[in-house]
Amino acid sequence: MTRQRQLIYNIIAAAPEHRTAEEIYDLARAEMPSLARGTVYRNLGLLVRDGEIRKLEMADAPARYDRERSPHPHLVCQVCGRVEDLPAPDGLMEGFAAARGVALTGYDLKLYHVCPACRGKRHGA
Amino acid sequence: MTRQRQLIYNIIAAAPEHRTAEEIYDLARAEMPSLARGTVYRNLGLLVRDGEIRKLEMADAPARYDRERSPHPHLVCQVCGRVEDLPAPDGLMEGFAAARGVALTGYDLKLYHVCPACRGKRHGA
DNA sequence: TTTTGTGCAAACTATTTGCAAACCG
DNA sequence: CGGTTTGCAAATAGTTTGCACAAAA
Repeated sequence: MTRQRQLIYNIIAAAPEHRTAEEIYDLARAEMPSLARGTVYRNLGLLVRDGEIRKLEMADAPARYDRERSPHPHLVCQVCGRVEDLPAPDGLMEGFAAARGVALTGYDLKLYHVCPACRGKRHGA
Repeated sequence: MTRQRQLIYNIIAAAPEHRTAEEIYDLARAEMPSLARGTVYRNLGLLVRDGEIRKLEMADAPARYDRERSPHPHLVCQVCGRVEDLPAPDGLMEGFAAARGVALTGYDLKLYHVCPACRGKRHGA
């Protein structure tokens, strides 16, 4: 594990924020200005592959990265894109697996809302 | 509604497949060779905005489009990306909304598995 | 005709990759 | 040393957009 990978991992592990690659790149460069964007993407890919972090595919927006490794739903603001972790409901996969008779390998549940901050700004068109 | 929009809509409405923009483009061009790729994307966007079809954001793959307008989970093959509709479980959103005290506007639930066809080919590394 | 939509091509965003030099063990 | 990783820059994939012309209301 190189200095740059450790740095990238630390940024993700240090806070519950679900940051984009670009945000991580900016934060990392504050500490290591020579860091290349490609290196960030490469290491994020490796960390995901090794199961150290999770990648969250967002709708019409760059992916975000989650330090929480166990599967759980996410609460996503439709306006600003902010993501919050939710506790994992028991038996979600098991229920579907039993109903369909298929073996499930994982799930991705996003619940959409408008966060208080965004609701405050405006809500009509 | 123009001929091209009607054609694009028909392709989606005609089958339960969840096709990508490129697949729709190819199918549409079989019938209207002058159709431009940009027109496909523009019309898909409009159809989604008007609630006629639904856009499915896929992990590390192009988006797919669903003729089913009402919210429901999707069963996704991790290997080939094929998507199948699942019946909507009652009270999924309501349960979370009540537990968190937030108003939810929608959800996106993907359940991952390996489809029989892909399981047949190989499964180790 | 007045608006809206199309085809084409260029632009854009997020991400990936080839390569030579730097690093790690 | 010898394989791995980096930084850089160019390449990609998917999608969006500006513009002059064509179709629809």
